[in-house]
Amino acid sequence: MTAIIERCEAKGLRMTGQRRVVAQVIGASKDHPHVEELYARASKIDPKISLATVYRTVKTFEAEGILEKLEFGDGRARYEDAERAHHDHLIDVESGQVIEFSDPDLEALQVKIAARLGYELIGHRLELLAIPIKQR
Amino acid sequence: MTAIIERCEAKGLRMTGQRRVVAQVIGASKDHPHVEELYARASKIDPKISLATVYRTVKTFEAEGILEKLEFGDGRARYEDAERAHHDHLIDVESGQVIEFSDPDLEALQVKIAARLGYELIGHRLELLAIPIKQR
DNA sequence: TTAAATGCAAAGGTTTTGCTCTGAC
DNA sequence: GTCAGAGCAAAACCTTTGCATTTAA
Repeated sequence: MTAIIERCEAKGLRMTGQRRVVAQVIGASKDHPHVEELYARASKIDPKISLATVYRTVKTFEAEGILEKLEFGDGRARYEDAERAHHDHLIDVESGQVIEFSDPDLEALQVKIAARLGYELIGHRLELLAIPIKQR
Repeated sequence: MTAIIERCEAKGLRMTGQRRVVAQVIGASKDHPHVEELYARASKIDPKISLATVYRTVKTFEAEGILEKLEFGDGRARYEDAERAHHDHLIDVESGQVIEFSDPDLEALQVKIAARLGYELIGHRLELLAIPIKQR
């Protein structure tokens, strides 16, 4: 598990103060903040950072494969560390809580399905929508 | 497989001319048109229909469970018949082509995973991103 | 030094909304 | 006849962009 900043340097990205802040904020996030939220968190570290820079930074990082873009259906993009992104999401539709999981059988099955259709799998997006099982 | 219009009536929705047109257009679509495209197709049938009405209609239909909202990551919502939506999508990232598939094992596995996390599955969204296997 | 990145504000694209008028029931 | 729905244009969102200024390498 390499830090985001290290991967940026390895890719030869110019490491500005703002990019370090965005990298740090995403690295420290255990949830799935959208861009405005990243901006809010980044602003606490660097009050001068602009929203446009946050947008440009996540886009650059995504293009380099350092971050992954998620869409949960609310019209706002969310980003997460691509190294941490090797999992899927279960969305609790009652509370909005997002639970991460990963399942090797599921991964394997997806590869198999793609192959059956004549394709090589290079990625996937999966969200399970669910409600908590009530205990009694 | 019931027609969209019939399901609207069964839900007690007021069936205006515009809603019939939108229902007809979606029912006849075998691809995954976004709203602007639905509007274009609907306009051929009813040149007076407005974009706002198309937006309001798909939103209403979605709220009734008649349509399902899809997001393929381009920032535009797409809608498809919920009865036909019992499948997933494989996106050919080279051509942008979207292939529909469904796999009972996959469905079963998802139910199992949700249960393991303490949830009851009520829906899912899955997109496989893939490239064609080159033949020689 | 110098090309690349930032900040700001303005523009872009998609989706929603206020208000008046129309039409389905 | 009524009230939900339609049309229009304006507004609201999220995101991108042009340009002058700053900064990493």
